[in-house]
Amino acid sequence: MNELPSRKTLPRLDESLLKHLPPFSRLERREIRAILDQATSRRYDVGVAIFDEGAVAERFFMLLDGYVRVVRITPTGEQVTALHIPAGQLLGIAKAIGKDTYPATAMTATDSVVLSWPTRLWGRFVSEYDGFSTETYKTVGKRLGELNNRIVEMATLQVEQRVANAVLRLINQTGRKVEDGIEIDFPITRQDLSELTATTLHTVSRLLSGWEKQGLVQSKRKRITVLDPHALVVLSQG
Amino acid sequence: MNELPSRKTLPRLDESLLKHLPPFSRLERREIRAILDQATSRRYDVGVAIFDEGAVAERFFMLLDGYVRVVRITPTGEQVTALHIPAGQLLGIAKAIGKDTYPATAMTATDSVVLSWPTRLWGRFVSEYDGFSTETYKTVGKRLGELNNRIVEMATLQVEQRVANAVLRLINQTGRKVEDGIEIDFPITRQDLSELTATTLHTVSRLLSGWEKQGLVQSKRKRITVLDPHALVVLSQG
DNA sequence: CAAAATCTTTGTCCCAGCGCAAACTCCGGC
DNA sequence: GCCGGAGTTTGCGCTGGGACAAAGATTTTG
Repeated sequence: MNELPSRKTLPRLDESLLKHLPPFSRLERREIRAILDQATSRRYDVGVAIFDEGAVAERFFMLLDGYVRVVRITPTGEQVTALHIPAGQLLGIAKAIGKDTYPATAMTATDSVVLSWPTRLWGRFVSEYDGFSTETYKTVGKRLGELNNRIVEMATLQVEQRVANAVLRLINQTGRKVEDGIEIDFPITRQDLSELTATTLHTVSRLLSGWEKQGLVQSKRKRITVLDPHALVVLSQG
Repeated sequence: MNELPSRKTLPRLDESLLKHLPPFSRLERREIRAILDQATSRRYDVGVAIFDEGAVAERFFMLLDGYVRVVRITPTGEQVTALHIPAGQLLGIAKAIGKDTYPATAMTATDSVVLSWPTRLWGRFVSEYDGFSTETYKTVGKRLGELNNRIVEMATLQVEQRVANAVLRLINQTGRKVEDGIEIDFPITRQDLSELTATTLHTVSRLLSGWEKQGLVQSKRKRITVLDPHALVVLSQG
């Protein structure tokens, strides 16, 4: 993950922050300037909630750096992770789907930097900024597709395959090349993985141990490095 | 389900068909007339595909009567049902989420009647018709929410609870009061239910038999009647 | 640097529910 | 009214992986 100035207010926001991000990429410098001037920037430590399921959606967000887990909490207190959102995507866009409250909780999976705007600006963004709404709906579509895939996965695959898939997805989205393989770019516990794959941390632990013995992965506390992605792909296919 | 003229062309489409459906409800008679004049109406027998996953999205649809299952087929040929869509909703709206192909297959769960328009009209509908896009995105949001719920459900509930939930959802969406309870308003097999709940038809059969012995439901071939919804709710809570 | 908290590993037990197999029932068609 | 196919029921054996338990390892805190 990139190094970022922590805690203290960021220096005046630079246009280049947004220029290359799809929802804004068609805009002119002047427009981006206006958007930035209305934004609030904030840094969150790992493991805190950016917003909570059910809360009134007072703001919408752009994740500038870090990763966010979208989780839902069941009546019995279990957490289920629905999605991982990488930097560069909008989140908390309840308005885009006609809701006034957030449909899930967003927790930082790493220290993260986020811009946000009051929801009342949503309508203006949609109507005034070329490409904003199109790109937004592409994001929504992508997430729909991912949820759909996870349902199919959970319905048809065994735990080992699901975990393999989850790890592969994570290294695709967030992988970083390291000396001897590809490492998941943020700290992730067995528990986290189990919440992503609908199993228990014990089972995940056993699987990772097994894979490590076979030389497919290497893992320390909160870190997973994939040494042999291809073998994992094979595993994930059943 | 209503009786409908089969196969042959329907009589001239009446404005009242659309007037009360959310995406069109804010429109004036004249606008609805124009929309109808551009629509193709078609009746589908039960069990056929309206469109297939991956196909180029040449048209989008409004389900006027019947029920549609949104299914995905895995590499190994298993079917997983992601959603049930009741009459009155749009479907095949790939354009709304920035896609050019359909993200899943839509199969009729009953004989159904569907209007459709060429995708190239999508842009015009969105820009010209007041409320159309808002309502459409609400639909998308609703589906996102449902998928989300199903993930949570599959991640945390036992099979019996999932099946109970599925049955309850179906009677909520599509239930019809009959003499001694509420019946699911379309033919549904054990197999269908198992595809909705990620289990096997055998397990579903056993569960239904059990429930029937306890007097909670009554079922014949392709028909399920819930006699004691409350008891099912209790079951579904674990 | 000791103590506490967090994360991980591993062992043992056990059962929900799947796979397989076979029989039964209902329905539509000829 | 009989036949064939689709849908359903039920029995039985097996196993993936969850539950519970406990100990180790690593990091954080005071």
